[in-house]
Amino acid sequence: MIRLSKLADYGIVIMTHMARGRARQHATHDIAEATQVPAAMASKILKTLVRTGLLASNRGANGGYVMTRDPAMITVAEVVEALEGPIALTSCTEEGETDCGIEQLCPTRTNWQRINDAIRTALAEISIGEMATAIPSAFMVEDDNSDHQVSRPPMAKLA
Amino acid sequence: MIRLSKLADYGIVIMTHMARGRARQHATHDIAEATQVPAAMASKILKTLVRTGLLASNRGANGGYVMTRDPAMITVAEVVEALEGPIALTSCTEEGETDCGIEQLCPTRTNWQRINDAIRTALAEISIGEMATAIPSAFMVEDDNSDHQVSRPPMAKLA
DNA sequence: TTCAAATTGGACCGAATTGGTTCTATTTGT
DNA sequence: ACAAATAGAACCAATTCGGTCCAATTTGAA
Repeated sequence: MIRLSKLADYGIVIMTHMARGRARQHATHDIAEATQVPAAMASKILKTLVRTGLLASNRGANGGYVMTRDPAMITVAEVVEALEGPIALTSCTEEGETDCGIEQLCPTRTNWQRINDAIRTALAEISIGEMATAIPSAFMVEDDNSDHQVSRPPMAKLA
Repeated sequence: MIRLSKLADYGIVIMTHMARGRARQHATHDIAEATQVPAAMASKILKTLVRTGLLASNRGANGGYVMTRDPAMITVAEVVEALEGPIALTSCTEEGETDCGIEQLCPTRTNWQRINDAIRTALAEISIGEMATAIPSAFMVEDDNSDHQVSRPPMAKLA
């Protein structure tokens, strides 16, 4: 059912939390507590987020993690890709998989590209900054079209 | 890495093939052969596509499967949902999961909705009909912005 | 200088999901 | 009556995933 791995899921939650927090620097422990993400898990995620450059770390006592960029400049797509690798919906678009055997009927290939692009774009259009803006009170900050938080679409289960 | 299950992957390939084929009715065997999808697998997929109403079946000798709708009227999203259930990126949006524990910091919830919507929309904007139109010769049919098949974006592996 | 608080990196494991097969029943044309 | 199809379900191996744990390193402070 096309779902994000928990890793990416948590990742976004964590980044969102860090973006919202007034404190610049956050220690793993605090983040875990605040987000309810299991500490070990949070740690793992934070580490890889550092590796991919979305976070910076200060080691040693009083250490912690800091965002390297303005949350508004970090897209959800980036976080997802940082944690689960490139967003590619189908195996046929994966690197090195040139020999899918069905080359002839594979105009589809290019269309798959379209699908991938579409999704990536969708994910790239939402920033962590936006995610961090509190919604219940409904203050959309730097957002233009304001229908999304109202519509809770049926989400069509099957047909 | 956010990927479609092989089920949905194959599903789209199969639907695309059926849309392209001049023959109205297709038998499992032929479909499997043409698409390179393992026969048993194809069979399984076809069955569920019938159950969800995207295909109709004729049983018995000379039987086979038929699309119930104009391919242009069937979206990729439908096929995906038919095969892997509702498109919901994160567990927190799944039905009945109201007790995510972190209700307070969960303005995020509504933002997840946005993400889900974005993706679903992306997938809903591409029809099987479009998928079926041959691309290599680059005849974009009912499409407006024509940069997607040209741009093979870096697909940013990690950072 | 020594200790404690942090991050780092990796190995590791159980469980769930996935991709795929197989078998039996049923339907239908010839 | 037989063969060609679909229907439906159970079943299995293997990968992936969510999660934990541990040893190493860095750094501030007593």
